[in-house]
Amino acid sequence: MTVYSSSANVSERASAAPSLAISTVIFALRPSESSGRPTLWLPLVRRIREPYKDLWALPGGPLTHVDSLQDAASRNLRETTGLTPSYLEQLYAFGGLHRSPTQRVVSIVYWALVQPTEAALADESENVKWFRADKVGDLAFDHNAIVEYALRRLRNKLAYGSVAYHFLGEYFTLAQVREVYEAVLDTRLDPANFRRQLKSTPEIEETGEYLQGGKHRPPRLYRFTGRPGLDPDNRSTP
Amino acid sequence: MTVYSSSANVSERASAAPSLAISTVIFALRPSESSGRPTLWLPLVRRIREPYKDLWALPGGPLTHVDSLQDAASRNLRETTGLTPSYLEQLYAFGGLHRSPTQRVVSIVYWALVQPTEAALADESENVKWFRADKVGDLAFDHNAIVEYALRRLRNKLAYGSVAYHFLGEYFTLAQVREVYEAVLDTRLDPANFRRQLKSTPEIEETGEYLQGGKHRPPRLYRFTGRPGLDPDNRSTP
DNA sequence: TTAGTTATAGTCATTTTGACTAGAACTGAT
DNA sequence: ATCAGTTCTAGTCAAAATGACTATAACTAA
Repeated sequence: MTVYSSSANVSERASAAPSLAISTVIFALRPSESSGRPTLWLPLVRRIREPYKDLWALPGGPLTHVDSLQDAASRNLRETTGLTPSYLEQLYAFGGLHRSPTQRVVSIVYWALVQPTEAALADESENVKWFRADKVGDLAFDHNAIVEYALRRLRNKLAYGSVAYHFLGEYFTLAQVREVYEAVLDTRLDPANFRRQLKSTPEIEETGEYLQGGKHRPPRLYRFTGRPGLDPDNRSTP
Repeated sequence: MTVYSSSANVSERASAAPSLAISTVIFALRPSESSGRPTLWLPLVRRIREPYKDLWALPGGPLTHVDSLQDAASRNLRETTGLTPSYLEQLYAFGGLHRSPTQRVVSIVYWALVQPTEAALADESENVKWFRADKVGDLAFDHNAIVEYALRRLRNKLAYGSVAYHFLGEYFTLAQVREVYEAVLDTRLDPANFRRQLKSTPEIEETGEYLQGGKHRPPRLYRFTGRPGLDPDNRSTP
């Protein structure tokens, strides 16, 4: 906590640096209650103090002096939700003057992907709850805008980059990859054409194994080889 | 400036919030000395104090409490270089622990494009100088990494987005657009094929006018209609 | 054994891309 | 006035990518 000397006058105080916070938008796929198909969800935490007391908000906290930005995001993620992300990337720094009614706050926001297995055993409690990404309701601060932007970024990254695999485990079927695309982009894709595209990308490796236990013809399992990394300080699996 | 009371002990001091700074990577096209073809340049400022005294660095300064992040970038840009950008977008927040030897600094970095007319009449002095983007030498802090990342982002945005036109004036020829691509991506493109692509994008509008005064057949002038805007707080022409 | 379902390969027409040709329209030199 | 040089611009053609679709393989459940 910053401590001002008693001689600090008003103007010195007013020009003090804005406080810095870290928040994270965490995405995971979970089966929809209705259709059972995977859909996009994110965890939110309930605010237990003013401002915006009792409203839902993105997990976050102040930046501690011992952590780099990414470490801070990673730590905060773990401490508030118990999750370990398979992907973590900086989203944007939000620094509008009136984001918080009480003080000037600059939030550096990260976005993360977690695998369904992780997401399934995530802490859910009175104050931590998962919401469908398209139905989060009214959030605290400017967090609705942040979630919206994170969704845009996720969709964009999915269409170009190689981020889809971080929703899945090490081995996956091509149909599972297609389901990720369908859930995130909210479209239906032709299975045959989609599979042709994936098979032409060199980073997807055929394994000799097949997914057993399904109701129909057992699909072949694949593996993703290749790193995402575009960020300047990306360590890809934080 | 933050003032600490004499009673602030070491741990309080150590946990004080990191200071926040704004920097900008400014790109412009200028004719190469050798070939005369446009190439990518950026202005740097000489540091007049420690650390890294006398080394070149990105223009920047502390975040003042009256400005939003983008306003701060815009203001700083103008005050240090005299430039008015045609495009300004947040690049990344750099917050490694040891970016500055003297204190913990989090820098929110923007990148900007300015038109050649602007760049030509930019202040250049003892302490402000333009460098070729691929030959900046050793810069202060982690600014080499930042410039590199900004270049990556510019190239990426150019390949997909609609950012090329911000290097040019309101009216331009298709060959000029091609020269932007060639300069930034450092390749040669087939004029006929490139032109076919541009003509198939609806945001490029044919005007009735032609660029006169050239040495050869006068090319038709075009106009770009359509806004870039992907950023959450983008005001596109700041 | 059969019906149902998903996995997977392949076909075919359309669109997009890359390499290239050729005429149009200007300037500057002869 | 003519011609050489250059860029602008439209067009051709084969190769590659895409979208819609068909057909067969391989499993489960009844």
